[in-house]
Order: sequence, then structure tokens, then C-alpha cells
Amino acid sequence: MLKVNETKTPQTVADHAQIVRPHPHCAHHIKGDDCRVCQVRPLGICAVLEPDEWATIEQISQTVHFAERDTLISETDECTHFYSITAGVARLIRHLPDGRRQVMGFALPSDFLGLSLGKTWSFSVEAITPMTTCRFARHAIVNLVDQKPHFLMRMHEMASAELNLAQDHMVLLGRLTAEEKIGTFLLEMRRRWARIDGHTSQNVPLPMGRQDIADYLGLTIETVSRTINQMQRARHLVIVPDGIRLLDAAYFEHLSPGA
Amino acid sequence: MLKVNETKTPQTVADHAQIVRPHPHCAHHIKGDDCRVCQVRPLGICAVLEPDEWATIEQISQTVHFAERDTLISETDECTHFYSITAGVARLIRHLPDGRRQVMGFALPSDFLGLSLGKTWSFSVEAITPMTTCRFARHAIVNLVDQKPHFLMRMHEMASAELNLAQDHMVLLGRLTAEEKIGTFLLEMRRRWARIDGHTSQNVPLPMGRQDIADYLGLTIETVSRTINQMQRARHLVIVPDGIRLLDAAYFEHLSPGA
DNA sequence: TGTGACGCTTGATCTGGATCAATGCGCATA
DNA sequence: TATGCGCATTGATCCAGATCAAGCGTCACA
Repeated sequence: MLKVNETKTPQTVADHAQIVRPHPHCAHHIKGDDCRVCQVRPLGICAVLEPDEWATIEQISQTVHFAERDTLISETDECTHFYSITAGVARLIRHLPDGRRQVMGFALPSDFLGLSLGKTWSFSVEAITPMTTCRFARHAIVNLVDQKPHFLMRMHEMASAELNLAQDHMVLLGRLTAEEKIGTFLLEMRRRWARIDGHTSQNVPLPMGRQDIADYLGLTIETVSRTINQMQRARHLVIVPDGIRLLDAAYFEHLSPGA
Repeated sequence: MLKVNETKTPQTVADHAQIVRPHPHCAHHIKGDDCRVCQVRPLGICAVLEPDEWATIEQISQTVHFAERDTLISETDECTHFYSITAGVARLIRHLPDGRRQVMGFALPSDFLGLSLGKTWSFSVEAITPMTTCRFARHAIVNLVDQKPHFLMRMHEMASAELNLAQDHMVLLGRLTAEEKIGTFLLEMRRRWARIDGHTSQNVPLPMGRQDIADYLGLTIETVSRTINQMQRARHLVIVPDGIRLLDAAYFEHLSPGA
């Protein structure tokens, strides 16, 4: 497997730190250079592959690093590569001409960017933390899909799951209050980290900033800040460095309609 | 092809009317009993099939009618059948436990319900007008997908397009004003009817009620009514029976951010 | 011809969350 | 140790859109 470093900004201390020791929120990363030791394989797109197919996928993949704030993908780009995230967090974002933004979602380790197989992206992807990704040329994936129907089926399953999540989010954006939006978001992040960690914790890392949360939930940064701090004053959570800790899980589950 | 009438309510005049003469908004319907004369085939899921595959799809499909207000699919149901809409309009809807609703979208002729291949639905589908559908057993589609990779590819393409639309709608719900939401919605409906009609018209049929539009756009019925009437007073459109007529297309295109 | 239900419109008022405006805090660089 | 920058917090005020409350027109049915 080739190793490529495409970090666009000059190497900073933070960049080296990401390679030597993984970001504290994402202890999962490729430890070696091949799929056999990939920590996110059982969770990601590759989960469907048989051991004898790992060689195939290794031949078409490269490990690529990105620094915080790097743009992995621009919504105006043609789609030449797909990415499987092995470490770090990114935001999927759409920009309006006048500067308004809508964050479509956050990409965490094991998430795959490129479910659509189309030639264009419909959103930008920006690194929130330093990131490690497994990169695939689009044409190689298209070939793989032609040859392995179960791989296409896996992509279709993941796209369907994504569509379902998008619908959840439409309900949130269209019909929930600010308090419900924040509560639902915190539960969502706890669930997603638990899937990656393999164990549930009341500590929820929030590597994204308040503005990103606001743009994800259709709120302003002030409302996000106020609501989280109100929840802290009401002893429902504590704000900790790089995230929050849920104190009253029942409150959040009651708050979040439909789960 | 089997013919089944599953209209749940007693046959009313309106029901017969739908069978004898199609709904004024949906002049496209199956004129005969087979795919050769299907008016929406070039637009729908079946577009990817070769003429020699029509027999296959005919064998697994049934024509099913629904009356206005019928529930085609309940979000709690298991998914046993998929539907291709040949005439009529439905709303895709999610209900919150306390009665709040979010309309995920409107299904028009040529739209396919069942892109996910999963065993469960994630929304309810309710007929807004009398409808004609082409129904497929889920297991038959799953078999077809196994045998015809290009059919799976077509489903994946359609699911990807759907995901893209869902993202458009997240931007609308999260970041647009009421006026922008209404304007974008009217342009969307004009575009979709044009694709079905085959010609662009400034007349935009709106078979759904004001409450459905409100629940689609994350607004209240009063705001929808007020905004449309303000646009009429400003000579941007005229309200006509069963829809609106755009007078000032430039105004709407300028209003709708990002297109 | 009445009557009641339903969907739409319109007006008056209210309010959740936006906007405007400081202030504070941590951390990187001088 | 200072300086400045980016981000989060907090307070004061505003306003777009929600809520509350009538009316109105149409149509199915008595």
C-alpha cells in the first residue's frame, strides 16, 4: 500500500502529533499498513469483504493524512477519489452564495465518503481534527462494484441507512425546538462514539465547535451555547474539556421525540 | 398482469372517476395492462430495463389503486411490497408521538417507493389524490436485484439522487426564510411536473393542502397561506384552482438560493 | 334551501430564537 | 510578560414566524 502525505498546510507540531499519537477522541487508526490491522474495517464499507479480497482493496487504496481545517473535498470539485475515515472527524457542509452554511453531518472514523458513485460531490468536507483516511480512486471503486455485486449491495445498504438518517435530521430541523435539537444531537453523538469505542460512556466528545453544531441543527451559535449552559445549570450535563458528560440520561431520552 | 383493486374505503364516485378518467393533475397512467404502454416507464425505475426484460417485470407486478386519504404504507409496517407510481400524488410523512408531523416529500408519477431494499419503512405514505400504482412483492425485487446487477445499480443511482434531494431539503429547513422556502418549493414543483409533462408551464398544480406544504417546509399553515397571498398581492404569482401560476419566474429564481 | 364540516385566509398578539454587543478565557507567537 | 486571535459565554433587544381567534367560501348531504 502506498503511503502519501497530502497535508496541504506546512507540517505543524499538531500534524506530527496526529501521526505519532492519535487524536484523543479517535484512538482508532490504522496501526500498520494493511487491512488486516485496520481498526475500523469491521465497522466500515470494507466489513463486507472476505479476507481473500483484502489484497484487492489494498492495491487500490492509499493512506492519506489531513491537517485540521484542510478541505478534503470541495462541493464544486469533480469526484476523483472516495475516502474511508480511519481517524479524525470532519464536517460535511453546504454553502449558500451569501455565506449561510448548513452542516449536513459529521464524518467519524469508519464513515465512508463517496456512497453515491456519481461524478460530482454535493457537499464540501472539511477536517475538524487532524485526520487519517484510506483513499480509493473513483474508477477503481466503480470497477470493484462491477465485479463484486455484494460490494455494490453494501454500498446501497449504507446509502439507504444514510437516507434514513437524513430523514431523521429533516424531522429535527423542521419540527423540533432548540432544546430538543441539542438533546437529540448529544444522544446521537454518544451513540456514534459508542459504536466506534465499543463501550458506552456518558462522556461525549465534541471535537466540532459551537458554530458547527449550530449550522448542523439550524440554530445560531448563541442559542447552542445558551442551551448547553442552561442544561449544565439544571444539572443535566457537565461541560468538560473537548465535550460534555451526560448526568441525566433519562432527561435526554425523554427530550428526544421518537427514541 | 394481475389486476387488483385494494381501495380500502367503499367505492365512491371519485374512485370510479379516477379509473375512468385520470386525475386532472396526473394525465399519465397505465393505459393498457402492460409495460409497453406504461406512460412513466421512461422516467421511473423501469427505464433501465431492456424490452426483453419487460416480461420479467410484468410477471411480478400488479396494478393497485388507492383512494384519496388511503394509507399506502404505515411507518410501523413491515415492508412487503414496493410501489411505482403511475398516477396520482402521495405524501411521505413521519409522525412524532405528540402529533407533530414532518412531510419528507411528495411522491409524483414515476416515483418509486422502496429504494432501500430493507425490511422496514421509515415513513408513512398517504394518498393525496386517487392513485394508480404498479406494485411489486419485495422478495421479487430482491431476486431481480440479485440477478440483474444493472437493476441494482439503477436503484442505487435513484437512492443517491434521493439522498442529494434530502440534503437540498436540509439546507432549506435549516437555513432558508419562509419566503425562500415557499419560492424554492414552487420552483421544485414546477420542475417536477415539467419532467412528467414533458413541457414547462408556469402553471404549477398543488394537489397537496396548505397543511402538507407547511409540514414539508417546517412552517405553519398560516405562514404558508400568508406568504403565498403576499406573493399574489406583489404580482409574483396568481392563485388558481388546484395550484398557482407563476407570473414572475425571475423573482422566484432570484429568491431561491443556489439555483 | 339549510347546515355543518373542512380548508383557507386574515387579523391581533405573543414569543422562541435571532441579532447586536460586550466580555472573558486559553493559547500561540512575539 | 505582553499581545492578539479565535472561540465561547452572557446580556439586552428585536423580530420572523408561531399562536390564538375569527371569518369565509365551497361542497356534500339532509
